[in-house]
Amino acid sequence: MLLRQSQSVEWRSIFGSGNGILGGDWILQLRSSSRNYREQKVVSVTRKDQVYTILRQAIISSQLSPGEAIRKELVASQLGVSRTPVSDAINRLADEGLVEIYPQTGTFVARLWLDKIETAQFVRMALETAAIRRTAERSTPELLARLRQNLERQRKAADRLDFEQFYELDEAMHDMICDAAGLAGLREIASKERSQIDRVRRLLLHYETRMIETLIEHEAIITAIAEKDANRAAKAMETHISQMGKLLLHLREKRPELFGS
Amino acid sequence: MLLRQSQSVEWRSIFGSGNGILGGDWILQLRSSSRNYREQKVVSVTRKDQVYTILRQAIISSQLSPGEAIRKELVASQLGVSRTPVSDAINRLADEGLVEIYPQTGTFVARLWLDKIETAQFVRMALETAAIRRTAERSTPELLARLRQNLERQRKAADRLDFEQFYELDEAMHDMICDAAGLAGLREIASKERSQIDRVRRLLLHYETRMIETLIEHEAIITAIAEKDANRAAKAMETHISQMGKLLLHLREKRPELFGS
DNA sequence: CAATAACATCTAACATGTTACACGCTAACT
DNA sequence: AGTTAGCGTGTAACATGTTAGATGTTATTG
Repeated sequence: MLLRQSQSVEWRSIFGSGNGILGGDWILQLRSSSRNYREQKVVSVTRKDQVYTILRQAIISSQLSPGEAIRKELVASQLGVSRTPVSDAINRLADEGLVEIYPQTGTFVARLWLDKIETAQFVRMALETAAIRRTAERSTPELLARLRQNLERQRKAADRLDFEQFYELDEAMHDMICDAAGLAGLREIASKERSQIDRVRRLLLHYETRMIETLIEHEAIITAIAEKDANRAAKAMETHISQMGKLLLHLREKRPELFGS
Repeated sequence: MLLRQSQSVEWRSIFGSGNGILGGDWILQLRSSSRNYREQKVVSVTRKDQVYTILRQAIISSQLSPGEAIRKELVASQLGVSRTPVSDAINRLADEGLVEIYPQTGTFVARLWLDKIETAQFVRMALETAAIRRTAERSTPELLARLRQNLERQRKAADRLDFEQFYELDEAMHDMICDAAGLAGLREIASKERSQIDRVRRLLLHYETRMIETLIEHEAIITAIAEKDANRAAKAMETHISQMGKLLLHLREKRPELFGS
């Protein structure tokens, strides 16, 4: 791969190093044929959707680091598709705030901007506390059973210090609560607005030492839902979410290079 | 323009009738050159951005009706651009829920779905009540002056039954309150999540007979902000936003064809 | 005559070619 | 030495060609 001599390290893409972070022989599958598309609400999985999913995952999981260049052409060839679906996917990621596109210049994994994270945190707080109120009011035994099962698995994951697993269960729990509010598409909106936060949380995983505290907070949330106490549930959620802020400053000290100006 | 005999009226695009709703001689301007793009946070205005703005405006203002087909190629030729920026703009609108894309079939202005509107209403409520709490706490004389000036203009618009102007001032007021919360990018998020609601409100404009009531509600909101009373401000905003729900059912009776299944 | 298979047609999805322009570099000029 | 103008390069933006598939229609078959 040719690099201009003048390019700073920031410009170099790891897509160029070796066989690439996205792995080897990707052959993206197109959806199989089916009639009556418009009537059934089939979720069409096009190539751009698949590219989007792959890149989003790579960014949130920090396989691609903030500030790193994304070379569309390389991504395209690595995934075995043309530039078009890659561009489409990247446009969507730009809307979501996960990449920064500089016209005629380049595309970069978005750096972390404190002000944007603050906004995302605010939005998350507003949405999830509002959602849990509804959920608490309409909670069912089935929901509680699933929440408690999830909590139990969290406990086990915490016992064996399995950060990744714990993180996934945590996410799943928040999704459950969101879904249980009974509002179509709310989870998708919440999850989209949460992507900035998720990225930070992933980076924090290995500094994370408060799984026990988190477990207790989760327990309080579930108890409040069980008692159908909307106010207490909202309060518990608020307490839980606000913990993030403190950890964030910690990350900024440890890894300043991930942050924007 | 050639139409297949079998095409139902739903499929016919008004882009095909006469010189088109988007008007005559559009020549989309590209941004002029400027150095240091990445440092300054200049908002780049590309063609796809312009197409996006034009189409979004057309949809929200109901120049394009729900369910109507959007013919990319016609839009492209009417705007004097190629299909690419049009596709990009439409993808973005699809993310926003303003158009429905059926793969290999067609693109349509999104119909109104009660469940989606309900979700949008919920999100709007959550975000704007949370935002106004912050705004109330940090309100300044300058903000209050601008809000009161806006309110005064609302009063005048109401006097001369200028619905459009009233609507615009209303929107501007909500934007101001959102901005005053002091969170980067919050207005953009709120405005995006509000687009479904805005569309409904536009359609309701001509059935709207509650400008006086709206004015009173706005007054209550501003008063609460002036007193820096976060709880009362949030309550006033909640009351204000919840009025929408009732009007919505009214619209569904009057114009059922705009709604999805 | 109903069910179904083959076909025609139209459009989004995808591929690829081309252009404009942002940025780094360098050289000229003050 | 600091500033600016011009050039080279690489990328996103844009244009356009091609393909696949969803749907309506028609033909075919029982």
